[in-house]
Amino acid sequence: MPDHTPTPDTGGDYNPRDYPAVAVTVDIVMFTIVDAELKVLLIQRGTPPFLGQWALPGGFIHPDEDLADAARRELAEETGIHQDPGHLEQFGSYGDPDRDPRMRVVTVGFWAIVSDLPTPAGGSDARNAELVAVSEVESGRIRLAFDHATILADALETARSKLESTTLAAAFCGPEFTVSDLRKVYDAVWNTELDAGNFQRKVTKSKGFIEPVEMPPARHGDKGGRPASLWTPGPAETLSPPISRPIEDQSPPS
Amino acid sequence: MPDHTPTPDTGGDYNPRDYPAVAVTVDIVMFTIVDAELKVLLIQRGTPPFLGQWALPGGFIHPDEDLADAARRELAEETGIHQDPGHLEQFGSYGDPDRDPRMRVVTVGFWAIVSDLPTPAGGSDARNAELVAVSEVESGRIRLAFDHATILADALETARSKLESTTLAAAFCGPEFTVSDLRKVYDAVWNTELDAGNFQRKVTKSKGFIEPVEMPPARHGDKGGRPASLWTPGPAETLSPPISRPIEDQSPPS
DNA sequence: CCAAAAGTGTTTCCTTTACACCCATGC
DNA sequence: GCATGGGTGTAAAGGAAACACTTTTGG
Repeated sequence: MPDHTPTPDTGGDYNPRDYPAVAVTVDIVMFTIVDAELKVLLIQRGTPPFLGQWALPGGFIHPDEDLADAARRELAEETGIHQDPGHLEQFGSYGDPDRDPRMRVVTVGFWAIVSDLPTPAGGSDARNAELVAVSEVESGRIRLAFDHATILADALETARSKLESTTLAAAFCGPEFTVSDLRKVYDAVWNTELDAGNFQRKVTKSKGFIEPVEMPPARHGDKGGRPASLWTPGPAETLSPPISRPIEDQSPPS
Repeated sequence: MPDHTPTPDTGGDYNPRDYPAVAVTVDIVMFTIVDAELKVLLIQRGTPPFLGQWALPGGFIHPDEDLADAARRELAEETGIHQDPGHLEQFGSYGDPDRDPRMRVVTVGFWAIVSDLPTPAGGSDARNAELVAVSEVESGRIRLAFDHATILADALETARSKLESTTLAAAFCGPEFTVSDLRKVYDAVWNTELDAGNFQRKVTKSKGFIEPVEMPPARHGDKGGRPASLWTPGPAETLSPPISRPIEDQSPPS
């Protein structure tokens, strides 16, 4: 593409001075669910600017790696999570000239889903990586560095929307889960309380979403109740018909 | 973000050698509709590699402009279209290390909608910019340079999906249009033949999508028929409920 | 026994779909 | 008149929402 610009063409060879100095980074918005609450992985900055403030994990792309590979690598390097995410996908790029006060940085935002965080990532060698409730950021109680609040908001909307039309909700669960577990994923991401009965039908009738596990219905709840049967993710990636989130209550409180 | 990497922190100052040499470009997928057919604006390359082949318009971002500004500028510079697009939005970034044989280029893909192309962009000072039927590219009859076929395919899927849930279809029409015009937009983008009656109701009952023009119902068709009333785009940006595209016929021909 | 969670049935309502039908124009 | 496209009516089918009800466990 360089020769799309009005600058004279050099015939295939390019001098670095022909194009402006830009750095490209990836930033990762990694979601997981703990205790039926949606969490995002943040790190605490150890250097200025925004020293001490929360930020998304991320970093430079390397010369020979694709964007998604860079995201996977940075996620592992910065948070000590070496488990492969159940899902990793880009959702947008951010290139405001002033978004980083030090230099021109264009960043590509990725969002990821991880289930069953092995080490709860509370510190240890994971340098200050922590799972923070998304509500803490959405409510403004936690401020993020750079334009990371915008990036997180976009990732959230992407994730909420994707749960409607794809089977990605299952990526929040382990390899085996109950329909209740899956419903709690939707409730956590959407801030809803879906009807248990209707959800059961929708999800079990949707072909390829989840498949039954042939097993004695083991899992018991905490406080009694009929034991639920177990399911695993099915082969489908998209949901038709979709599971649509309830329209948000947009009437002002009386 | 630079100090997210394991490299030692330099305290706020950055040497260009600290990060790999990358160029950032934007590529634009500009859609319009001519004679009820979906077209995309392509340029013919005048330099190697891919000399003479079709490609998407695009180019380097400038030091002080946002990504969307760069897309607008490149669209104007490369195609002579100085009209503001009715819509311009990014849909993905592409950073495969080998996507440009000359150097590392990360490109941000934008898609745009333009209505009523003033000069049909057939040549003149617009250097070899042409409107090409999307079907020519989808069918493989036209090959695109670099990974532009992938980029175009992603833009197409984005556009097709956005027509379901947003009011963007109106951006393909002029300031005044008939319901039929709007339906032909959907038919062109989706390769469908929507039921005229049902479409009429859906679209006129959807609040904020289109609004009636108080005017003598002027527009006549070519071959007679009751004259249609005119409408303008309404204030809404999203459609609820959405206009869902029919499920694609996925049965093999007998 | 009761509480609690899993799962099914049922009723009501609304949307979608197909298609018949009328309306208003050019020829 | 006839053809053509604009717009409305209508009936059948399907899905969603609310909620009663049964099942199976823990205590």
